[in-house]
Amino acid sequence: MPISLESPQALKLWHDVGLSQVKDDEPDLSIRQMTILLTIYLEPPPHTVRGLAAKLAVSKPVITRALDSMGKLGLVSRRRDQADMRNVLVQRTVAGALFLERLGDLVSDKAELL
Amino acid sequence: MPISLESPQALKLWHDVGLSQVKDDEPDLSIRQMTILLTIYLEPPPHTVRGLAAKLAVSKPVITRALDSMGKLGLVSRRRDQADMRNVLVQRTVAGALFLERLGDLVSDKAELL
DNA sequence: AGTGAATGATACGGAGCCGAAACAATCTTC
DNA sequence: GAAGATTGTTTCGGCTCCGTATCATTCACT
Repeated sequence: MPISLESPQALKLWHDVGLSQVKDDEPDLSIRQMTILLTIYLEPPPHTVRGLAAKLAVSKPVITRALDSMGKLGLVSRRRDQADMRNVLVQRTVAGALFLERLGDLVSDKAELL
Repeated sequence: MPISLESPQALKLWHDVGLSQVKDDEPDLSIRQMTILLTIYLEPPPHTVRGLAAKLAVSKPVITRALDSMGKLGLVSRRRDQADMRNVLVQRTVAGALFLERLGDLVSDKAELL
């Protein structure tokens, strides 16, 4: 179902959500980190470092470091693939799911207030 | 007019827009920078450093530095207030308006594809 | 004119992220 | 089993941003 969101409304939505993010003193994820996190939670597994790097068109170290920092925040975890020990499988966590749930609600609420 | 945007759709929208941003190799603005820029273009002038700092609940140096970096990108410019030479008036630019116009269109397009 | 308030910019040390290259571990192929 | 390919990590130097404190300029008020 397509959503009708005119360009000026989209900008106001972006502003309102950004303002909420900035005012919270939670640690802001970078756009790259956020996009990686959303990819992990929205697209079907398995997710590997290489696969994420290809999907976002960034280098592998970018993924590794993003997983490091988001792992420290508990938003994501890693596991070695038992079938091929070279691969790392990125796993979802409860904290990550809650984090994104709150983000979704925030955006949804701000959209309602437009 | 309120927009009905359910939470899961909001997350997909965030993902799709983020993905476009990451894949462009234009310089990504931070969330703070983006929010400052949107505030300047969406809310009525005049905009001062102090006013922006208060509105976003951040320190003044954050604003000064964001204006420095966005000024280098041509997205914003500064002018001394002739009525009170202590104040700096933040001004919009053509490049900044085009930048946000493209952002609005991007979000609007992605919303349509939901 | 002189003192204190207000505004914005700067200095400083520290955190985080980046790109490119080199690295370690594992698999594949012969 | 040895050589090469694949995967993810680490290292290196560099750049940006941050928070706090300090500074320079301008204004307001007596």
